[in-house]
Amino acid sequence: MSGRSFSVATWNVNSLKVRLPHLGQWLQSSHVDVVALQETKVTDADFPFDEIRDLGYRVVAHGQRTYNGVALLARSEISDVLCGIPDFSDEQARVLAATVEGVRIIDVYVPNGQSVGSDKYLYKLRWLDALRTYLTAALQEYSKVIVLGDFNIAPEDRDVHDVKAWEGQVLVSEPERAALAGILDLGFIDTFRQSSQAAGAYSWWDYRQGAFRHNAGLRIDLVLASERLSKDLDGCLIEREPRGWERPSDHTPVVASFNLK
DNA sequence: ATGGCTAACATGGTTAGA
Repeated sequence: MSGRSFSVATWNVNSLKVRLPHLGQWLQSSHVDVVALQETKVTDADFPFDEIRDLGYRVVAHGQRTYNGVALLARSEISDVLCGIPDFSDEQARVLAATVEGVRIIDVYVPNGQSVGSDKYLYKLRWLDALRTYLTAALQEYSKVIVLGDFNIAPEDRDVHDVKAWEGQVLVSEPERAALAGILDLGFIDTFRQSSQAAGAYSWWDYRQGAFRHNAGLRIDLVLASERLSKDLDGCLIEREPRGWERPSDHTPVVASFNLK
């Protein structure tokens, strides 16, 4: 018996003001049900709510000036909105959760970490520990949970274009990967890896030195699904096209499709 | 080769991203 189709996307837009036309063009063809944005870099007061409603989406935002900022777009009703990580004091707007069609959606913009051993790296590891605690509670409250966003961690060597160059560096270092593994161990599936074992499938390419042309990238944008939901997974696709458009984000959208039973 | 791009803030050059 066939269920209800439900598609969810993540996209680090690296400034929503600059990328609003890209978002509009992409949504016209993709028609996804839910979009989680990161690095909107816009305050809630300046957020383009009307423009996004005109694209056919309801929207909630958790933003700040200049840096960070997350938003959730959905074709249907958005409820039980929660900003940030509970019991974790953070001035940076990086997490936004809401329920759509009975699915708990948690949009995350994991800190970059700058360089291994730096203060920002230690903040990243503390932050990931707090996220793990949050997701433990979320799984107790909800069975259908999707955690998606810019994780700023390449899970495995096959998610890295040049393993020698990146080995031990931020985004690839062992403590970061262990923190991600600790989150997956709670009962989440990396939806891309459930549907593809391919190497060389990336979601981010540096702006410099023709990295996209050479496919010199990393897979750091992930859609994780709780075990209950992963049973309904149709597939996960990295949509490369928007990365090749004029004035692109350095990240490209990643879409997971479900057939909800 | 600690450069290379891009965006914000500002209006030149710094900070940050990944």
